Amino acid sequence: MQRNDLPVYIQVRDQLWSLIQEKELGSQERLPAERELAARFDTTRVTVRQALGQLEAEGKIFRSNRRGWYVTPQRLIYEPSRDIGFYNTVTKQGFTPTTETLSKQLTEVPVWLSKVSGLPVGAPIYQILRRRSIDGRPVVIEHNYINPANCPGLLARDTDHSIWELLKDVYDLHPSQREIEIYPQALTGNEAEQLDTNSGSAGLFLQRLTKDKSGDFLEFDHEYWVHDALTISVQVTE
Amino acid sequence: MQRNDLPVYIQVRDQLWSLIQEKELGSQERLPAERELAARFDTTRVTVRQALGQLEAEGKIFRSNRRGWYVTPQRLIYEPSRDIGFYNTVTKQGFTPTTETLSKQLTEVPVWLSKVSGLPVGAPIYQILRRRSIDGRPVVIEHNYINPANCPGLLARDTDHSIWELLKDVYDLHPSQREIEIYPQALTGNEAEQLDTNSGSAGLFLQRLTKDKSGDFLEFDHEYWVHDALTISVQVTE
DNA sequence: TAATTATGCTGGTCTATACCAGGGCTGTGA
DNA sequence: TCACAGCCCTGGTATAGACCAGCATAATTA
Repeated sequence: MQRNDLPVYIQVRDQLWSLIQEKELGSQERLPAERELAARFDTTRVTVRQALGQLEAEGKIFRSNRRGWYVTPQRLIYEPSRDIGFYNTVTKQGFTPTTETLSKQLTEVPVWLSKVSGLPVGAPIYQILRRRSIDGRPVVIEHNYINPANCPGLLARDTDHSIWELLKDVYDLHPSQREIEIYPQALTGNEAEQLDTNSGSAGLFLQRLTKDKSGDFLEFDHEYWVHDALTISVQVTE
Repeated sequence: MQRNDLPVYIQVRDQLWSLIQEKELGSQERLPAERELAARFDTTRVTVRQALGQLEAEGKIFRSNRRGWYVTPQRLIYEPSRDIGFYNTVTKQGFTPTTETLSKQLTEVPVWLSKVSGLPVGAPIYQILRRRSIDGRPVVIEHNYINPANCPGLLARDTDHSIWELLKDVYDLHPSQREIEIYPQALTGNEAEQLDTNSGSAGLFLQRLTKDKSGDFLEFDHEYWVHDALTISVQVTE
């Protein structure tokens, strides 16, 4: 390649994107193999991978570990101000949610959690680790920390669905205040692996502290999202 | 290298990070050159760059185009619910903001803007393009669209500082409703160039529609942030 | 003295190749 | 029929080089 003044990988990126649109590859459809693309664009796999990396960073394609590259589906819209839970959010936007509980246990409040929750260090706490998917694609790893005092026996119940429905319907708990922090951060180690992507993939980190009307701690969670799955929408009126 | 079972670039990543912490490299300090690191870790520049890319994705280091790699400063906290403008936000958190106006012009409302603002297509609109920095590091490219009907002569004024102070103090305009959308997206083309980074760098896209008490359009903007400069903080009470 | 030019350094792009590791299919044998 | 072994294909990691482009500074020139 190398015709005009643009770098090859930028040209390949753009042609690749045209290719995807011409072929009308839809959500979650697979791209040709890297070696095939390298041949087609008469360049190296290294350069093709650089082009693929660009489209990945732009959120147009994503990879599934050692299986191939796929077209990214539409983003889910998340409104922190009307938090209705993963299941409802996904369903209302016409997608199909699934949840897998990777682990759940009764453990002790570590120092950092004590600071944000106000619970004493060493107090019992439920810890639930779940992977949630949209239309079969894993999009977020959730670490939930819940006060067992409010919901004894929670772990014995089915945590493959909405925990908030459980807390509301079974334990009569009602979230009232939330403090949410969001920032972009790479997925690494376990989270990357569990999301079927590789270390260093762009991600979005979200943490949420939930309290009830009287300001008592209800729940805390850490969420690691793939970067291309979410749009955050905030409405503010002064 | 290649001692234990971890990939070399992961090992290099971790050692590099240790190196940074041992040497106590502070905010915005420069790392050794890639070639030197390759020699030090007895590997290739390609692999070193992969390790650097990991730390970059994690928001620990950033690059300044063809100048080198630097340690990332602390994130700025942005609270959409108490939007006090770039200058005030940065100053209150102990950093030093700077703003450069890259271009400003009177133009016509394009179709997409008409849709979100309610202004008729082709109506006059001020368009201001600015680059804003924290402690000398460019962190965001802002595209502002402002209705000239509300603030005639705005472009003749100094736009290197807070526009909202101008609108408030000079034109007596008061924002009341905001609709904000935020999602991770790569920086490409102009934005990447103007932020002194390269195409495909992770970024955070933010768009904001501002209206007054009566729901009339005041301002619209697109912001392209470098991914490691911002934490979004939302407080919600039901 | 001030503007200009040369130079050496930096990261940015690219080739060509090799081998590894895991996913998934297929054929075989219990 | 079904579990499993083997194989092929995928992307993932890594080497060793080469040259390009832009930045900073030192040397040079007007």
